[in-house]
Amino acid sequence: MSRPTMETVAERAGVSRALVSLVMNNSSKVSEAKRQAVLHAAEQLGYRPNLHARNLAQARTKTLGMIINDIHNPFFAEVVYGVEAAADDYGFDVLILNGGRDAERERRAVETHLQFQVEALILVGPKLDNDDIVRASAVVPTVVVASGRDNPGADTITTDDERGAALAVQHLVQLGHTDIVHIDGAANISSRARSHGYEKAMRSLGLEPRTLRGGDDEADAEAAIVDLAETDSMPTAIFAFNDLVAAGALSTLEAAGLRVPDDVSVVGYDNTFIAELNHMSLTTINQPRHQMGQLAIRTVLERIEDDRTEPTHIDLAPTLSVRRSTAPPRKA
Amino acid sequence: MSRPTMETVAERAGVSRALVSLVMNNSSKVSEAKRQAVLHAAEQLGYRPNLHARNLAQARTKTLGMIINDIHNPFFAEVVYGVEAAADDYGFDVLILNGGRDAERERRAVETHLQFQVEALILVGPKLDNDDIVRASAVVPTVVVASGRDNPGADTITTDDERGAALAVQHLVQLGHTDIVHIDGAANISSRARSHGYEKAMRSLGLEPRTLRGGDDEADAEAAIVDLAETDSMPTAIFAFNDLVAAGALSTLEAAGLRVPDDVSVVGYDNTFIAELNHMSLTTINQPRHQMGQLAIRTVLERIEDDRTEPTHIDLAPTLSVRRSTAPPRKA
DNA sequence: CGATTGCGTTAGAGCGCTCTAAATCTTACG
DNA sequence: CGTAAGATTTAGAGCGCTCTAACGCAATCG
Repeated sequence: MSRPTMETVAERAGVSRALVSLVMNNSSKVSEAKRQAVLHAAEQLGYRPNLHARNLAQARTKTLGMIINDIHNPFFAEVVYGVEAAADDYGFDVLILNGGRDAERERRAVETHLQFQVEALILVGPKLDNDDIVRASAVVPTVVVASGRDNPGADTITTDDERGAALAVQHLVQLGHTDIVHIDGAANISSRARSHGYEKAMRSLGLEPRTLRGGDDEADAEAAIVDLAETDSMPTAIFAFNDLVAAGALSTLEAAGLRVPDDVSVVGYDNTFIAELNHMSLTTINQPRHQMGQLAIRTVLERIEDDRTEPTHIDLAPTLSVRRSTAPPRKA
Repeated sequence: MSRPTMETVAERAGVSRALVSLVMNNSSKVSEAKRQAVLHAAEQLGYRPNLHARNLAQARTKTLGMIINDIHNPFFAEVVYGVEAAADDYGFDVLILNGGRDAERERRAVETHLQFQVEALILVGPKLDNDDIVRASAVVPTVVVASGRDNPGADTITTDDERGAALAVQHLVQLGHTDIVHIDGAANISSRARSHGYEKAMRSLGLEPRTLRGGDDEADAEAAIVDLAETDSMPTAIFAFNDLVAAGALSTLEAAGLRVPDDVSVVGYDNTFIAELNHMSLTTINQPRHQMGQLAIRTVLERIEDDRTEPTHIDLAPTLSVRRSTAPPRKA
């Protein structure tokens, strides 16, 4: 037997369908007696409003669509928590779709969300290219979190990667390091800004930058470290693209018989919980992920509710988290 | 201006609304000419079918609702990948809601999913109690992944935690250990089975079990280790409730001046990517997460499509992943 | 006491789509 | 050339809900 509808409830409570609708929406103009009757009937029948019907009947859905680059990556999870908390405050439901590190999948996810008539799109670290994002934001308000600061159509919430990299360099220099190598993020979207920040900071301090190719994973650090070891050009400090690359560096250094931080200091990026693990204890650059999620919601709601139209770009300040993977260089 | 509807497309293409519907559903009984005309009109207008309208008109939604305990936990992420891959094969959309480690939030998430008329519920490591789950499965087919093997109403996909614990013990004993301590998962849902498996395995090998209270987080291991150190009763091996607890144990042991695996061997559980990090290199028990996700979908589809009614319980075999945190005990 | 006000309630249209049944158009055949 | 069979196309009802406009009724007022 199929699920009860408003009609069923109305019949049982001896009122009209419209009245049931009013009760379900907590209308104030319903007599207490009828309200109780309806509530009781609904309870008995196990009635549950059909959101599709509601969304069809109403102009709006009060639903937001979020797509995250990769559920696997703990970095994004915290953004999600921020988004959910804020959305909850404003009474919006958030539907999550997993991008799975794949642009094509993300494209399909956007399509699915649009078909669900979401009122806005929140893209967390998207793999989509600018054109895709522009196209999406032409249909529905769109905010991009954690990448693509220069996107034309969409709002963006980012942190200043250049500044983050500079913080890492400054920290190391203050400890006394002068020979600092950067292992970059290869094709990764934030890689350019971080490398650039590193190089700029080094030069401004009169030091010579050295950037090696890395990636976004611990496996990607190995080649770079091995190369440094073999060419006998090991620096006293390494600034890695992110915490995973840093973790990879840690392992490979250890395998090469070098101790961290005694022989080499290592700095990561993202302040994921891996960096926090006591056993890793990685000095790293923190991004206020929770706050970024919240800002994403606020930004996008400004478009929905106050129909703002010019794009907003919020760029937050990263901070340094010092742990035990960095120390002054050993006296030569 | 509001979004184009089928009506709009029909007008533009000079056909009826019904014909547009047929084209959108790839019906074979549409002439090629009209199909092209419709497709072209849709393209031009940027038409996108309204899923709410479709779901309302059709009996079914082809949508599944998944609730994950905590997006933050990498263990669940892989289950999600399995679920998504399988759902995709069968043409189902999967909506993800985050439980956020909170039973109340999960309860609301179930409600949201039901209102969205999902055809089935996939609960990954739920915090809900049995009653909630029974209640949900009375409304819609429900499968529980990774916990609650004994749930009456729902289908379950689990791994044999008792056996997993036994694998850990056997591995350690084979290496020559006899003094093996277990740090448990406290109130955690799988804790009982793992502890029980540990104790049974120990006894069957003629060894005395020693279980200490742990938790589900790295912080929770500390007290136990400190206690062992202070009472001068440090074993030669430790079997932890999960990888995070094991990671905590690693740190605390190190802080106490003990080396792993030279002084103490450590075994974790779950084979999360933390265990894989070279720097951690944790021997651990693997659960086939991806497969569990796939089985969840298959199981639940049997109910939807072949309307099976008796509950299914699938219990998979865990396996041992040996890494560098275990070694023979130092000769006394 | 009839008219006015306002609260609580309801009828009925409409949201965008699918689906059944019926209409229309082709094509083929006697 | 008429017609049956088959291939396409369409009208129209209905999915469960919201929303506007109108209705009934009791309280209020001159």
